[in-house]
Amino acid sequence: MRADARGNRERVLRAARAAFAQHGAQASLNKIAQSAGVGPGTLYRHFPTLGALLVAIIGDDVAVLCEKGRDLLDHASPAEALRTWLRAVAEHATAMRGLVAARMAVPPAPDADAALAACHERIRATGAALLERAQRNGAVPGDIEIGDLLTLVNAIAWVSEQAPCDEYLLDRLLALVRGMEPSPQEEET
Amino acid sequence: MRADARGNRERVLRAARAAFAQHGAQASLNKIAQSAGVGPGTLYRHFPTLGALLVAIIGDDVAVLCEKGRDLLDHASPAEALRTWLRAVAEHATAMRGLVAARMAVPPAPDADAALAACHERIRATGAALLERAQRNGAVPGDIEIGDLLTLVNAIAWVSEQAPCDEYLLDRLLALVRGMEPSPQEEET
DNA sequence: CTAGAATACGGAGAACCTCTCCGGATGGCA
DNA sequence: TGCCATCCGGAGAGGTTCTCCGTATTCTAG
Repeated sequence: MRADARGNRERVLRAARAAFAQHGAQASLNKIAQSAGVGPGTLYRHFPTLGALLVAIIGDDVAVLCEKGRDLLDHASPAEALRTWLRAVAEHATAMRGLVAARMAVPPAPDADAALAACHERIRATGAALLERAQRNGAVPGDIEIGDLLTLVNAIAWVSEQAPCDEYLLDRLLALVRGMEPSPQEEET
Repeated sequence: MRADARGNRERVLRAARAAFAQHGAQASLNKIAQSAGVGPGTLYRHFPTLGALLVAIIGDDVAVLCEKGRDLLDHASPAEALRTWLRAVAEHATAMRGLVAARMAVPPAPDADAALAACHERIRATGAALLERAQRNGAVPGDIEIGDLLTLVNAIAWVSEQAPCDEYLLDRLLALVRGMEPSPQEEET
């Protein structure tokens, strides 16, 4: 890859991250290209699909979430560690204002699928470790499956974005999930 | 309202229902108008906003769901009645392929807001009756609030649409909600 | 340092979308 | 039947996504 190409790719990614954070996933790709100082053709050459762009952006965040998950494996309370991590996942999804939702909604994304699947798998592995620990501890029912749990958390994050005026909605909805209710001592204090 | 206007309104609604069922909420309004045999201007005169069109379509379904909810108030098991009804709500949302999601996502919808709020209120009242009965019965935790529960069910319905290949996802996600786990006798049979 | 080949850029433009506007057709009423 | 309020339809403005290809730039080899 030529040096100028790499530079343009970086600039597009920076512009896209800013635009998505501001306007959500329906930010105009044209304007992203414009604010990155490149032509539309350049943007589409680097990222043929909205999905490809999203995955490229999300990749970094996934690494952060996985590291946070590894740290939480040492937490004293397995159940609270799981809850904390899932909340971080939801918050990340919310911070990107529909990015995660769009990532799941984009149907074709033919060439981005491999990278997207890798993201999913890394998140899943991290969550599986946390969930298993909490289940061994008996704090979370054993019939819960990590894939479904993550899907549900994504759904909660998505719907929480729709009502940005209600800032506690995310926590209330997370508390409605089996195994995610706040522990008794937290409730009483 | 003139007779031809009424007729056109009906035809637009029919075409819109078909288009939404097929392409989801991102169906082209232009093509809806075209397939209804009217010009774009006519469509926008009757329904100034995507939200207005959605609410007009959803209105009927809300009535059906409310009636179903009233019937379920006589069900022997309050918990199962609530579960059944919430599943019907989710299935209705799913059948409309993103319609309900779009209804929540459309931000302005200035004149449709009254009708939309009425829909929400009717659903909420029906759900509140079912939930309260189940809570008095002790089958569902008392701290659950009907508004949050419906929001969560909508989120689950939305995310289930994203993975149409997994037909059991909806049920698995619903089972992850507190108070919605299948009753023991169902599990063991 | 230079010349040639490979590579990447960028903007014009096609095809689509939403939404508006207004001249003209049409239904209902006297 | 004739008139007027009402409603229709489509042209068009302004936005979007995505493509194509002549041109400019970078790298490499001599």
